[in-house]
Parts: sequence; C-alpha cells; structure tokens
Amino acid sequence: MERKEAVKVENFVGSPTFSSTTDHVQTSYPFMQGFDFVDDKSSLGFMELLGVQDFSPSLLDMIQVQIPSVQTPSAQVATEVVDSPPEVLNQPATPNSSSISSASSEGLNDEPANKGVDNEVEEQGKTKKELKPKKTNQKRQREPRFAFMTKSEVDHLEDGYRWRKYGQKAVKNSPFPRSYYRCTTASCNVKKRVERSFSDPSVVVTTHEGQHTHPSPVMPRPNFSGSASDSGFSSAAAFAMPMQRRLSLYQQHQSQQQPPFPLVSLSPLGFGYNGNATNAASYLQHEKRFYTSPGSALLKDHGLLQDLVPSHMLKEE
DNA sequence: CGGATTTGACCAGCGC
DNA sequence: GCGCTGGTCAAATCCG
Repeated sequence: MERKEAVKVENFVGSPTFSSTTDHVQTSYPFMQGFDFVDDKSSLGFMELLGVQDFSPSLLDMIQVQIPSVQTPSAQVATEVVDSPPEVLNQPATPNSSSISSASSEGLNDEPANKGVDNEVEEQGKTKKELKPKKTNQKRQREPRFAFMTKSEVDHLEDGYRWRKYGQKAVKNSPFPRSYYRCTTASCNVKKRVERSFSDPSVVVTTHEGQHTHPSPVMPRPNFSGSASDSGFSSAAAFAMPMQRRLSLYQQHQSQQQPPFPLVSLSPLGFGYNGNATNAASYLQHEKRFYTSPGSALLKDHGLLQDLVPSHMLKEE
C-alpha cells in the first residue's frame, strides 16, 4: 500500500470544495481541517464547536471531510459516507483502528427553535404523543454531530461511556443496519449512531450527537493531565477536552513529521476505541499511551499508518 | 429481577 | 400531496 491517497474535502453545504493530496496542509488532515473550518482563528475551534453551542452554524455546515482510507482500496469509504448524510465524516479507528473525525451541525440551523437544548432534552423524554405537539414550533433541534470512521470488527466499540441501544434501522443502500445508542447516564442526552460502511465493511461509522454532561464512567479522573484545563467538567469540556488532547497529539506527530491524519487508537485489551467524540475522552487516555509513550516505535516505524492499519496488515506490507 | 437488546410501529422531514 | 427514509418509542424478549 502506499500512503493515503488524496484526501478530499468537500463541502456539501454550498461552500467551496477543496481537494488536495495527502501531503498537504490542512486539507490533507481531516482533523486540522475541521479546526480550520470551524475556526480559522483558533486551533481549538473544532472541538470547541463540539462542546459549545455558540458557534456559527454555517461554519459547521461547511465541514465535510472526506478522508481517504489509508488502509485499503477504499478511498471510497469516506466518499460514500459523506455522500449520504450531509453531516460529518470521519475516519476509521477501531479496536485496531484509526479514526478521523469531523463535525457538522445538522441541527444547528434548526436552532430557531427557541427552545434551548434543555427543553429539548426534557421533551425527548416524553412520549410520542407529546412529541407531536412539539413539532408545531419547529424542526426537531439537533445537536452538532461528530462522526468517526473506525476500522473495526465490532460495531459497538468501547469508549468508556455506557450506552443503551434504543433502535436499529436498515440503511438505504447498505446491507448493514444502523444502530442507535443513547448515553445511559440520566441527564446526559448524548446519542450516537453506529453503522458499517457499505463500501468497506471493516469500517464502522460512528456519529455522535450532543455532548456528555458528565465524565466518563470508567475514567477515574476527569482531568487530562493538564493540557485542557477546564475547571469545571462541563459538558463542553467533557467533550472537547479529549479532542484537544488529540490535537496536541497530532501536533506531536507533526513535529515528527508524521502525517497526522486519522488519529488512531489502538486498543489492546479490547478497550476498543469507540469511534465517537465522547469516546474520544476515554479512549484518549489509552491513546495517550501510544502517542506519548517513549517506546512509540509505532510512530517511528509506521507513523500513523500504524494506527490506521491493523498491525497485521502492516506486516503484510 | 433488573437492565439491556430486539424489533415493529409510529412520526417527522424532505424530495418529487 | 404522497411516498420514502431517518429517527424514536416502547413492548417483548433476552441475559447476567
């Protein structure tokens, strides 16, 4: 295999379309890209978007990342995914995996619903009957979404949070069903959808919606070694912090002249990466080990490739 | 027995 | 207006 193929970034919402080859700047790097799109002024933009509500919807809408699938004949993976939902796209990561992410807001626009998220949350808890009336005011409000593509054999990856499956639907144009999960923590309205890429069954696309309002249950400490120091573990923080950390990891790679694409998280021990932003929180801790550990031979030898491609695959190549 | 999952039905949004 | 599709609900069922 060679490296990643050209990465294309496309905006589905009418914004300009970009495309560049991997060796390039932001466009090549989905992550950074996300940041750039969201916020040219600050590198934290992306994550913040995810964590914060007051961002510009238009910007989010612009974010559409197509990531080449490094690992296989699948530059299409990204493409395919992208083209279905105008939301977000990301990349693979899995128990062996790699992942990329991008954000979008599908519902930001709906915000007209003068209802705050809070209200929405409460309403969601109600019955269908009650939901009906709700629509009278506006479209259903949705939180920004954040999708990850993960190369994994298991659909539902561990990310440290507890999820309850509340639905499954067949997906048009795909033989694989899409599963709907909701964070089991009371008061936490985060949801995620998990589905396999139809063009590359080994890739799981996880889309997160909303932000956790609590730290990961499995995470002993909500603090990420200082980097993202947010006094309160606000929902935003919970969500963003991990990603910020990712960013720094990315930068690390950069300094090593490693292509930063898909942040991958290998999860030994089955602590699979869960492919979602939320998960990012928990799995980052693990990830940290890989990226920061002195013996990051992985990085040296294969760079992120290692992350993107299952070790056994690398051997083959 | 309690919590999680499955699954069919229902509803809303969108495109034609 | 109608049909299609995505998303959610909730009863039934499964599992530890």
